[in-house]
Amino acid sequence: MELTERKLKILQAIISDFIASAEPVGSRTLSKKYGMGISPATIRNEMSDLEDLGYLTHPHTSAGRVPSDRAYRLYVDYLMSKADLTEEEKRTISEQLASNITELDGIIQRAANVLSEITSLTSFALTPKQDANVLKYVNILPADEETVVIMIVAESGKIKNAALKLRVPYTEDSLNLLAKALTYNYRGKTISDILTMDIIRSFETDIEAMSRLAASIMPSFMDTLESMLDVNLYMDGLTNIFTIPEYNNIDKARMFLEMVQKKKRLMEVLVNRDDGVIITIGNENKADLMQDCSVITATYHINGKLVGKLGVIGPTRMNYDKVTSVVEYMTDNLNNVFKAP
Amino acid sequence: MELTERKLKILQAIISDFIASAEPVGSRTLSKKYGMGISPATIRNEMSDLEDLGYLTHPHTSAGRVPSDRAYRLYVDYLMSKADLTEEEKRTISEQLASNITELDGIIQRAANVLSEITSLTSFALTPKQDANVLKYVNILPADEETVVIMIVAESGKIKNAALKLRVPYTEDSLNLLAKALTYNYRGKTISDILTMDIIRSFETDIEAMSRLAASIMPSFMDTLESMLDVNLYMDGLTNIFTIPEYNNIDKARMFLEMVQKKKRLMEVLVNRDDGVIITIGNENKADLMQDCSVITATYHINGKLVGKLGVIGPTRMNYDKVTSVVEYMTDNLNNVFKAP
DNA sequence: GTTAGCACTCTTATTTGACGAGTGCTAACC
DNA sequence: GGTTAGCACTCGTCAAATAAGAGTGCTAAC
Repeated sequence: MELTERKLKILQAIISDFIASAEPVGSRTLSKKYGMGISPATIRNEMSDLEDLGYLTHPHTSAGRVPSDRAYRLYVDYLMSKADLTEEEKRTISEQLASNITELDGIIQRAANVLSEITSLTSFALTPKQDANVLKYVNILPADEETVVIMIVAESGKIKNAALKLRVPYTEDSLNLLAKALTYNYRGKTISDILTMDIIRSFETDIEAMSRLAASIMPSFMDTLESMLDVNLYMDGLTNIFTIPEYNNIDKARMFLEMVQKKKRLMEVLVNRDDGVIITIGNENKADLMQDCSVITATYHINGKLVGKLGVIGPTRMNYDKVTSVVEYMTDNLNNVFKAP
Repeated sequence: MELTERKLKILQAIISDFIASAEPVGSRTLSKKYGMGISPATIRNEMSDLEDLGYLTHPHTSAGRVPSDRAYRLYVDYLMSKADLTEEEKRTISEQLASNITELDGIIQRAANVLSEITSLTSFALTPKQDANVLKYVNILPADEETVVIMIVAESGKIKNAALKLRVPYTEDSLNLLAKALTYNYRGKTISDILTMDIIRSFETDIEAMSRLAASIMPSFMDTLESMLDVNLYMDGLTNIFTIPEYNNIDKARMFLEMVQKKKRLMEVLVNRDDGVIITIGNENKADLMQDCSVITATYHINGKLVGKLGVIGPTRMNYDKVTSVVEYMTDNLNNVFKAP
């Protein structure tokens, strides 16, 4: 059986209607609403064919038809047209993302916020993976008699520090020396690379006199270094799922919320998605709990390099065209905000 | 009418039973379950009295009785006995709070996590208010040709830094001088105090030669200083609300979740509570949305000074004795973890 | 003061029937 | 051969009716 022009037209009408109404759509409504000069009976025959082809399903015998995941896939690949954002939406996005550029995390968090507001879905935004981040220099400063502060600066401008109580005696000079040595040794290397080196050992041999001081500082140094790689996940619009008919029973809502609260698990899923605008629909999602959801993600870049992600998660019945446009528009904006001068 | 011994006993039984079952309790169950050598009819009379006194209410004529907010108040003030924690609970708490002491926020976050696990309620934990925090020293370091890093260290050990792009030329010496001057001027003053001073002006006059450099650095310095006062609110166990019968309809659950998602508002409420273990029940809460909830908070101390809070929020029908014990035990533990050596 | 008995109230669960939406099939139509 | 009208049938939903159960409040007796 073939997917004729008319079948496609009917399928598109069903998908549009279902996305808007969340109700199974019947042959009569279809014929009336989308006056396509064709009787309900004919439409029924076509719908029956579409069901055989796997594009439609049937909640029960006497209900209208509902698009399958496969239908949504066809829709986003071929049928869907790009939705334009309203001027107001564009303005909101630019305004929220513009402001002081100093605080990366703040902007990403706001991005998640705006995204959930505009789409009425649950949104998320990941701060960039910093794998390629290169160490610039290390400072070690005395804070008080027994506390020192380790400060690591990366080429990207990212700065992390940690306070550390020392049990070994030290002088300001020795700290300085150690910091200089660390900087000399690791400047220009990526942080991931440094983490894989056997750093403590190499230090014990290199600077014999200070090995005890180094030994007590290195673990904390490594921790701090590692934390520079951390990716943060911001979410917003969690309670938006209550406005979605699919989730208006308590168990489903609960399942959804419990799923998105498992941030670690979610982060894994998101980090491993390809770059660019990616749409996964229902059973295309590998995670069990996401089989009823669709996820749309897009990537943004910082100085054309470090890559972060943002997107939404919602029911398979979502406004793919609108949401895709919004997500794209937002990443474009972020790319501009973070563009190297 | 007086609150006789017997009335109290009945009231206590009703409260205990209702806390455990969430069902209105009737005279017959009461007489059978809590064999108090007294017939249901007598109990009915007493219950009627208790209702007149405002301790019980009636969902409808032919339902059992339900404790009022007033009854809970009486219960927590006079009737309740302390519940002991199981050994396992104690162990879990110590383990979770012990580990490396370096990261304050991490410990507080874990505290919220453990608290929600043990109580099966929604928990929160506030990092300490840092009002009394005293500035220790300021460092200003060059990061690259046009970027400097401002680093502020407080007596408490808290460290904050900010990167700043400078448009004014500078040397390492001038930065050092400025940092020293700032340290000299403000060391020993509380951060809140410094924030209220007219700091830029005073600098322009004091160190004439560096006024332009100072002028471009001060705003960022102030911002960073201000961010040191920020209190963080961590929450956990949000989805626990779904296990509570009172919230098993979608609208109530939604209202609750929307309330606790308004972090700013919630933070205000929590910050303004008195120190020590505080229990507010139902209508004792000022916030509209909390009229159906009870909130239990306790304060913990760092080095016997800075004060943070943790606690739970749940239905008025909660296990006051158990939750109070847990909250107390946890703050005791935190106090120890953070005790000055 | 305490208790048994009983009528009454109210909620909840279950049943029933009516209704509407929608399908699938058949036969007629163009 | 594709299209359409007609009709029987299915299924879910809603509302009303019914029954059962829990619990109270009152009265009168102990």
